[in-house]
Amino acid sequence: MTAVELLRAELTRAARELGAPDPIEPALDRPRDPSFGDWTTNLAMVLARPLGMKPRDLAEALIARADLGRAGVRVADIAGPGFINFRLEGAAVAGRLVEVLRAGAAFGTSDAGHGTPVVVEFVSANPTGPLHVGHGRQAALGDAIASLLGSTGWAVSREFYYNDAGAQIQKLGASVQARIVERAGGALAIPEGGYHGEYIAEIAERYVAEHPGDPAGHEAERVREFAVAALRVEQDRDLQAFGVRFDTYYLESSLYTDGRVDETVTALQQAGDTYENDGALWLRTTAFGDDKDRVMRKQDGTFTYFVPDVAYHVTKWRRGYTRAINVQGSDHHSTVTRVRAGLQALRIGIPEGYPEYVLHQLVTVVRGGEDVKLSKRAGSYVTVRELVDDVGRDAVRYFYLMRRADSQLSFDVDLARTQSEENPVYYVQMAHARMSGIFRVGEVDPASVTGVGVDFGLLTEPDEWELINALVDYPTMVSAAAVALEPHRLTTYLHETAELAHRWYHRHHVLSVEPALMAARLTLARATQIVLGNGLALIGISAPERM
RNA sequence: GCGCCAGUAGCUCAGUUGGAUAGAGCAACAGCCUUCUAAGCUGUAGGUCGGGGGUUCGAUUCCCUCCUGGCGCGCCA
Repeated sequence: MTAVELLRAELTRAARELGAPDPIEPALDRPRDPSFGDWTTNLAMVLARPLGMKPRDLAEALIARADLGRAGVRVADIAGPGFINFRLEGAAVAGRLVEVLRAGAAFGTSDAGHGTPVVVEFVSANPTGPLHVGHGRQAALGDAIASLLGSTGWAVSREFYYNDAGAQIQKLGASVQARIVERAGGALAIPEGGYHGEYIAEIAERYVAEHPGDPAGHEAERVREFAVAALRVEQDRDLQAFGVRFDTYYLESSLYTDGRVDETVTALQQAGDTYENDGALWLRTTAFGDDKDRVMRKQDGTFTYFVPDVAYHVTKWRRGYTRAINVQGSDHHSTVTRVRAGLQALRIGIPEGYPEYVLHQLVTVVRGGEDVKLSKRAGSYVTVRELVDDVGRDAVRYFYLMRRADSQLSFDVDLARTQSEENPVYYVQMAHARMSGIFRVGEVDPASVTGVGVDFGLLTEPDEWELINALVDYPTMVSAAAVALEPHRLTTYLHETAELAHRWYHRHHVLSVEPALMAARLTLARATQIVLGNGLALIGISAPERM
């Protein structure tokens, strides 16, 4: 048992002896100010009312009854309105570095998920244009969430859903066709709601070059397929540049060709919550929390987009994913209720909260002090590729993950470019590089540092204790971030820990001190290197040995 | 009008599920390189946590209400 666990047990026993009603679960937190101690509890304040005592008196009684020495507590004192602060023995704090060294790359992982299959769907852009900065945020978020789940014991699959069917694709084809005709000297208007971007003209040019038999673009279907294929290739390149890989790609068109859309409609009709009205087929989604019923099959006989959406999520369930997470822009949030309602209406045992959603607020791009309009159809946007080329993959990823998903993100391209050298990501990477530098200069193999035979009592500097506490808290932070599906906790943690590492590095030397202390500090340098490296790897950012 | 998400330092944003004197980066100002990388460290300044009520030992955090901004509210995706 670690010191914290022993401490919690002792406090529980003491509280029970004082007559506190079960359940007693003393909260042990890190104090806001590290000088207060290693751990703090508000137990005396929580129990003051039920026990009819003043918080500070109760705190004294708790301290007197608990066997704090057994938990490695050196000092316990009462502060403020009734906090009890604990300072542990040096060896109890620093000795935990051994856990980090022993686990190495596995430090911070757990089996909380018990190998349960979970599918994380993200990006899922229509193949109607290159990936823009909003997709970039999804790519960073989705990939990091998948990594978090993977490192906490879930069997994760990253999935990309291509909306390669429907009206938007028709318009894409027609748009390209219009450009082809234009090149041939004719005139054909780009359809209402079509695509005007430069890339449309480029695709038209390539089509003509590769299809000499159809210089005027008469073969509409072939043009459309060519455009979709071309854009998928482009999107794949963008994702590759960003370092994101998917395990599976699911095509919306396949839902039609293999009959799953029809099956789903039939199943919904049989389940009983559908009705016909005005020549359309409706689903009674209001029975499942929606504010109005939704059309499934339009008057013209085609399906609304939400039908294949439901069919698609049925496949996730059927493929064994008892948990599904969708990362989407908040502009799609109206689909949440609808898709869930459709799945519930099938009555096939899918849980109510299936799938889970991580909705992120939109990304605005600022360039030259002004907002850049992100409109695919007007042909003006900033792509992920541009961003990555400008400031680098690591920086882009880090920037995307610095903020909570549900806070708006304004990406100042100029700032990201000009300040690339003072980018926060370099701060974290530099801390890792500095730890690596110690081993390089000292000609010590990091892998040889095991902590065996080290006198951890020699690590007595407050700077060292703060750093050690941060390092051993890493697994707790990862677990919490995974449960909350909040990768931004990682960047926050990494920055804080890097700050402690820089300070320690600056104030205390490792290689120029007596051998016993050097051995102890090498374990700290090694543990820091491991934790920063593991954290960066988790969010897909490199951890350089030198910079 | 209804729903979702936000409002914290000049700017961009954190705030460990209700705790102590609210933090970081950038921007501003003042210092620190003969020692493992100055892509670093130290210090100063900067706040009615959108406003107002409520819940309790205690609220940036929970509840109510108003204000402001973003996004939704199609037989578009």
